[in-house]
Amino acid sequence: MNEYLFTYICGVKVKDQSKIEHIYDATLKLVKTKGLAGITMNEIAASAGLATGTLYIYFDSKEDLINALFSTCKQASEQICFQGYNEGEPFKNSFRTIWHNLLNYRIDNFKEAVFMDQCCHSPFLTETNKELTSNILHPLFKLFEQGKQEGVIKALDNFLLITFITGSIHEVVKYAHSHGKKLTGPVIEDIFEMCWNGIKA
Amino acid sequence: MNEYLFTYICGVKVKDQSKIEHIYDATLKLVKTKGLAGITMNEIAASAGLATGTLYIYFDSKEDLINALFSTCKQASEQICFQGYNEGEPFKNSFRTIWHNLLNYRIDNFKEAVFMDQCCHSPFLTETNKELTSNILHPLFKLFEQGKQEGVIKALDNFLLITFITGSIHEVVKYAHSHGKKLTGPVIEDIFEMCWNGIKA
Amino acid sequence: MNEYLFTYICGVKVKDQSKIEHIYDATLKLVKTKGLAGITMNEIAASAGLATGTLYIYFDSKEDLINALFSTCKQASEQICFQGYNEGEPFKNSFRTIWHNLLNYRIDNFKEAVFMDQCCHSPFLTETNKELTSNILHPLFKLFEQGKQEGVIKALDNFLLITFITGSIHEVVKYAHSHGKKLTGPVIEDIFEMCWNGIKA
Amino acid sequence: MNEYLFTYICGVKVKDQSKIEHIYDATLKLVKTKGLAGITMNEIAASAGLATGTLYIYFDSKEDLINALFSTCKQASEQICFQGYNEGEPFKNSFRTIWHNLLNYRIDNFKEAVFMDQCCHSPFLTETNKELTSNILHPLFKLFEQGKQEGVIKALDNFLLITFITGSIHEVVKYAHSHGKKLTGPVIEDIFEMCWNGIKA
DNA sequence: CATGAATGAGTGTTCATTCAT
DNA sequence: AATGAATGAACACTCATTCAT
Repeated sequence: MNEYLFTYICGVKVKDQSKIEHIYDATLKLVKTKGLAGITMNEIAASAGLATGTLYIYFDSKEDLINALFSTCKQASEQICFQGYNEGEPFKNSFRTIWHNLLNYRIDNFKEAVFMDQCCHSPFLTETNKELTSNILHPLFKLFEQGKQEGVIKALDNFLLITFITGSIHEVVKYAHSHGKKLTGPVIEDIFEMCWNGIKA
Repeated sequence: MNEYLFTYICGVKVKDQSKIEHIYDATLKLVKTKGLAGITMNEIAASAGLATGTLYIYFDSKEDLINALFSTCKQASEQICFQGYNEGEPFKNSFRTIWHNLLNYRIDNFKEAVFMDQCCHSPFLTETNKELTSNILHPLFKLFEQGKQEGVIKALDNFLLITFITGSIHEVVKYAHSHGKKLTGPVIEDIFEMCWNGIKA
Repeated sequence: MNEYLFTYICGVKVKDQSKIEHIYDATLKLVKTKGLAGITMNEIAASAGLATGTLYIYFDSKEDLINALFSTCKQASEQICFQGYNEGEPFKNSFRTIWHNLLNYRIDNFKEAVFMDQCCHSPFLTETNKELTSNILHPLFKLFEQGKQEGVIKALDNFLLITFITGSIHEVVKYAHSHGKKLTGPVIEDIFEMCWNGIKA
Repeated sequence: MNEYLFTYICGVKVKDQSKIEHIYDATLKLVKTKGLAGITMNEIAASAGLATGTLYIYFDSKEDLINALFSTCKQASEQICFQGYNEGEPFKNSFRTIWHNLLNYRIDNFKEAVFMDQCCHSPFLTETNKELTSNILHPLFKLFEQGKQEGVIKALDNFLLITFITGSIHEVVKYAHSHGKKLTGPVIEDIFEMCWNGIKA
């Protein structure tokens, strides 16, 4: 069992998926450090342990690379967001599950979060990709409708409820990260309480 | 008292404050549209109605311009934040005042907000300027301590309370802006209620 | 009287037409030596005594530079072609004038001729510019019609007559140039005789 | 006699002549379309139905490939030029034969002609190969000497006579090709007459 | 002070060539 | 021999910065 099993299949050379991961990792690490404005393709290649030209085997351009990474991150975050969520359950159960997913994604994937935030006002992101952003909110809309029907949360516009929740999560994690604070279980429970009290009927 | 007092001193023409405003405006407009990654000194000059070289009379470098603008924005936002705030008042009064200041600043100075957000992960911003960010929080810390002593808010770490509040404000305004929603008085009151319920004891 | 009269007019800086000439000269010289396939923008700039970036003040791209030069050459060659030509004269007089113009243009502007030949099968030349080529032939068509009406030349398709003439001129000059042969007056008269005998009735 | 005689010798696979033909064909087709300046080794390989690396089994470098193809084309054109030519015959017979050979080669092998023309001012062609060009002219020189001794053609320098003939042939075919005109028997006879009248005593 | 053409180091990208399989 | 992903030098082009006027 060696790595060549993945590089050569039936004697035919094959593009290397692990290289894409390396490129993504390198990009995320660099964007976190220097910002989207400060990264070069040369740096990404070097940081991924590749030659400059190799980048262009996997991505047509810098724009292409950034959009592909953005799309990958968005989809991953969306998937994680709804992990363990079952439509049938009472609102607060579901809300708690998803709330923790949102928080944990931001904690565990801070680099991704920074990258996605930076992308939103960048000249690189395509319109298609910018629209992707709102898809994630659709299922959340449905959940909050349920909550309102159950009468457990305030009868406010979904966008208010959702941005209230996500905004506070994002900011807390950002602050904790940049000030080296660790978010422990009890602290997380405190934050959840604030969010819940904010929206509950 | 006219502007020429500033333009000519002892018959010698000096730097023109109105040009700096034009440069700042042009920069903010461009950053909002194309992101910090996408702007050039030529574009800024053209958009400000100046020659490229003129920019360098007012700012030593691109980095210098961005840092000066960041600093200006930060100070303005800080000042606005505490408008109408008197230390002697009960917590909720003060909180309401400052909360509305924070929200209104974000609404009225959306370009500035986008610019400052973008700066935080950019290769341009100096360490000194990055630290500036936390200064604004100091008086807020004091206010929240007062609230806790009054027993009207939760006895949580200030950073949790503050980021909870600012995060939700930022996100709501961002969303409203990008989706063309207007935040009217009653809606603003709803958001305030969520924030207040989130932190109140 | 110094060069600055041309660089600054009424205190306003002005793009320098002489730089364009230098760029054109450098390009023609390099294309003659190394072929259109072998030239770089860096080389052109260096050979024109300019920085790389300066090239892009005058031309948007390599393609743009080549097309502008092609168009300039084509127009110059066309103008020279009909120098001293008056429509009223008998065919042979006019033909002799134009024939010598065509030959002399090729001799005096060999670099231009090589450049234009190379352009015709290049990925750089725009369709518009490729069409330019045939414009030069229009007035020649008219002249050959006159010759046929006078009954002094063969009643053949104009394209046969014209390509016969230009083809032989081009090839003779090319050969003379590449083999270091000088085309003197008597030799030129011999070539003219061959051309004339070829087409005369 | 089958191709495998060439493909396997003593059980060892050797270079495949048919691949070389495919490479040559692909190169000629691409040069005609995009010019010598616009082709890449990747494109040639793809167009020849090969992997990039395979090209380098048959040719050491791009320069090598182009020179080998140039040499092949030159030799083929030379051979075709003298097809059916017997030294003993009277000049005009021989001239007519060779003239038609030259014309037909250009018509039937237009891609080759374009390629060779492009090569002459390219950075790829070696000096040796550039000299090859003149070899073809040697037997022609001899023929024109014969014509002058017979007194049927003008007593001019051979280079004038030859370039006059080849130049007009090349240009006519080029024009016919690029304007989609077909050169039929009678038209060809007209062109021959022009050439003959041009050089005849 | 104001100008904007000029600069050249530095970008994104290409492509001839190599090499492990 | 054949493959095609990998390489990195070299390319077209950009842009922060300078400087003569």
